[in-house]
Amino acid sequence: MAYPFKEIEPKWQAWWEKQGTYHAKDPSETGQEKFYGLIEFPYPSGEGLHVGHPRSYTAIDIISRKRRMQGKNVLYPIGWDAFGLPTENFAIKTKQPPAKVTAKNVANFTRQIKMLGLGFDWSREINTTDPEYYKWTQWMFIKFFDSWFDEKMQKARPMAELVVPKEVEDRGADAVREYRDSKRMAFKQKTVINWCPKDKIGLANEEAAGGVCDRCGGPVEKREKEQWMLRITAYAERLIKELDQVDYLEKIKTSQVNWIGRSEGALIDFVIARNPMTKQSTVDCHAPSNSARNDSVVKVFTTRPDTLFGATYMVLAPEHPLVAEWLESGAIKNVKEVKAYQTKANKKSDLERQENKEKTGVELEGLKAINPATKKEIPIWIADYVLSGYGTGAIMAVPAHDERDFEFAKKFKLPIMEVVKAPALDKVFNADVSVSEALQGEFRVKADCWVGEGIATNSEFLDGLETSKAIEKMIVWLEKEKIGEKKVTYKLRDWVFSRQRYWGEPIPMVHCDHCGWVPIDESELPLLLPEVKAYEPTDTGESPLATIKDWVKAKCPICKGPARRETDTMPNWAGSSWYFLRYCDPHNQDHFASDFALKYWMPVDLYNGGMEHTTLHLLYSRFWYKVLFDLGHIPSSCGNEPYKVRRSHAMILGEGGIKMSKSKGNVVNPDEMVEKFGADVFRTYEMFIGPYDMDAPWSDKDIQGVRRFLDKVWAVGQANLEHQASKTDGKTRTLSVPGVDAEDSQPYDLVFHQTIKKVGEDIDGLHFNTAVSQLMILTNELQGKALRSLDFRSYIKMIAPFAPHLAEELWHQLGNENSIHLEAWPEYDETKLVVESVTVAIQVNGKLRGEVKVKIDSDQATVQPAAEQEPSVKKYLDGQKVKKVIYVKNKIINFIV
RNA sequence: GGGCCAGUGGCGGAAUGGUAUACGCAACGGACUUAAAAUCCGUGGCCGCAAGGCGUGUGGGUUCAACUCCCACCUGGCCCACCA
Repeated sequence: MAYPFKEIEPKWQAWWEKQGTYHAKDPSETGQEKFYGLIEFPYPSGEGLHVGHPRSYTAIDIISRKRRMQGKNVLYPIGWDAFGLPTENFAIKTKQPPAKVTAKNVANFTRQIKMLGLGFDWSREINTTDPEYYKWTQWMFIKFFDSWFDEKMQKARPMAELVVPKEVEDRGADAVREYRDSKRMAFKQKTVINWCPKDKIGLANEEAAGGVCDRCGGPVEKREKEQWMLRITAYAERLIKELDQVDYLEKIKTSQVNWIGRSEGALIDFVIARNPMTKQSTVDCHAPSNSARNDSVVKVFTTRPDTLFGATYMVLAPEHPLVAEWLESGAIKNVKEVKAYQTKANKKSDLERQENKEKTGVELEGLKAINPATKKEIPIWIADYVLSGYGTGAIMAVPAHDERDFEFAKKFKLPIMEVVKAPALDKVFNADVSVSEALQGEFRVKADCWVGEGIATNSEFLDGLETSKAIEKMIVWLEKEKIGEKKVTYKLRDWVFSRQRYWGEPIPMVHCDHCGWVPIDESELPLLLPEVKAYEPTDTGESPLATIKDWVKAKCPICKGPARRETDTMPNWAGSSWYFLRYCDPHNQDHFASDFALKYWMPVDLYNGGMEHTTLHLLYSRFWYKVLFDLGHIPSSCGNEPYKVRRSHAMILGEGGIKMSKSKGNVVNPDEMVEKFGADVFRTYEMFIGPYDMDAPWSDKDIQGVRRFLDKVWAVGQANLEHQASKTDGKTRTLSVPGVDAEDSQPYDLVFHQTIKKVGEDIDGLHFNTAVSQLMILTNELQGKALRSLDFRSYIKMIAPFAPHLAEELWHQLGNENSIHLEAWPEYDETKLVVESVTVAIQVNGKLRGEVKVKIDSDQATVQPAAEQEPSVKKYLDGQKVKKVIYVKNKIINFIV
């Protein structure tokens, strides 16, 4: 009997909407506990819904439905992350306003999501491009601008609480402003940015990973630009440490930690000598420290300060500010060569750097650095294998102990000194002998000699624990001598927050010649995104907003003098960094959400999203939340992490296991699937397709199996409805099964209660595929059987989260008027799970030889004789001496002969 | 180069250290039908007539017992990548 989804599904979708079945209850009107389930709100692209979207939406829908049936007040909201490039690019191409494109896409997505019967609370729908929404994004930006990071307290605090040091104050108003600006959580900085020449847009490091534009896939260049930045690096430590408080998949935590990239080491000062005494860095252990010649210091970061003795040269990133300084002061002799190299390195995209890892570099002639441990003069080079953005942008090169340095040294014939014999280092420090003494004594340093390839990584010194001990001692020594200090660095960089594009939130700042950057008055929010004639980005690197003269012209909120609006917009990540807060109280006019609502709903109980967002969105939104939390905009009872649990879904691949793509022509359209099979089959199939956290290929054949399954459920439902009716009207129906007495135990009882147990546990554990298979097993068992009326109700309830329309229909046919989705989730009866007998497997020497049916919980004394008598076993035991018998109750008995 | 994950029938996939292959797909045999589709019943790891043997990527190890735990490796996928 086929399940008539075409009539049934639209009917109930309309009814749920009218009834508000899935609306979260106002916390002031209920004493219920809350459950906040969240999926990453979609970007409404022109492509429409991908079959991958419903996989996670349905999964969290199922959990939300179960929680609701378990008595929770459920918040399962939906909205649109609608600012951003694809829409803007499409708008440019088709010459339409992006807002219009967005509205169209949202309408299409809404239609598609609604046809799937997902239990979203549409009364809380939000849209990041809605001024009522981005008003608060802008408001939050102002809060970022108006706060600073207190290192001691490890938290953001309002600007008003920043104490300006006396000596700064003495230097006047400009100095104070500069000081304050240097501390802000949102600040403007000239940075080398990743520039995509095709999209004409600055990209965050995260969006330019691999030297390739995240948007268009083209190569990325470097450009210098003043950009708004958010000081996420200040939170690096907390973003790692506070992961302790949350339940994320371990791999998610790992990738966050790796992305932040914490490393411990030391900052070491290298004094720079001009007019060096020696051309060659030959051994000169007692080079006089003539401070008159030493006019600057280069700080390097290293994780291996213990190898300092082996530092035979130094390398700066080509962009290192000191290089420019030295060029200007004439300290560098080979100016032409150095400048040429700088230009070349600057033009090179990250992609080219990656493809060609051949080391290049130029020595800075006329300068030497002094190795603070050996006191020897060492050459200074610039090379693009040193990155300006990490550490100090300068390294001490230890070719004997670092592969990259080794390669470089080999190529440019630089000295390689191996630091050997860790025990000697112990002696040096314990005996308190001077370093130069150590050099001549046990501490052997091979100077100016070539060592064979491979030795760099095979040194005894690198083995075992000695390294970490040596590092510790070295740092103690550096700090004592005041030439270095312990230092922690991170790969994480500050968040580039400006985009030179149209379709984003305007940054609510104006620039005044007198007062500098000033936020607009909060009463002027939202600062509306004005309409422009052309959305194309300009070649000058300015946003199209810059072309609207009237809009750019503004008044300084402080001095009322003429000012100029910021014309850059915010990145796509802005709106998605806090949307889960707005869901708590989406219609609030006075605040982004009331404390009352936040206290009730936050934190999110279950957040699901793709692995592709674990390093960007997840990190950004945790950071954003922490800043708001620190500033007191989120009640402290919510805790300082926004998401209690984070899980990830995997992809649905095309048939054959390759990624779906238009070019491959293997894209499955949800519209067609729902048209053909209905929403319930589609949902249930996506849950059955495989383990939730693993990629799984779509199969047009397999979905048929799920259709058959729901047809069977429908048939069981219809048969039992007739049976229930016959009890009332006394007519004989198609069922040949006798009436069911509520007191009698039924042949289906065991499987039935096993199913209640397993389905419940599997939903909670996100094992949807095995939950569906268990429902299949039960449904097969129930073929042609009449159920107790209570069991029939429980059966429909178990189906309800997976196939909500079908279940609702059966429920109403049964004479109920309320929604099944508001009914209580069934509970299993422990006593019904007890079986009387079990089959015990019999092994001889670990090989399966037979089985025997025995009463449950039989002891060895009962089972062993029975097992020995089994004919299939007996022949293996006859004439053998049984050495040992292992018996595992209700499972197995193993004879060792 | 680094990190993470996976490898089980023809296919998607099940298995708290205890009878490997549940559930589904495809296949095959049968029923129903004028016929097909749909539906229903049945069969099924591999070799072998059988007894039996062999089987969860490969090789070791721990154990009475390993898909499961440990070590080494192979293959595939994803992410990151000159991060000092």
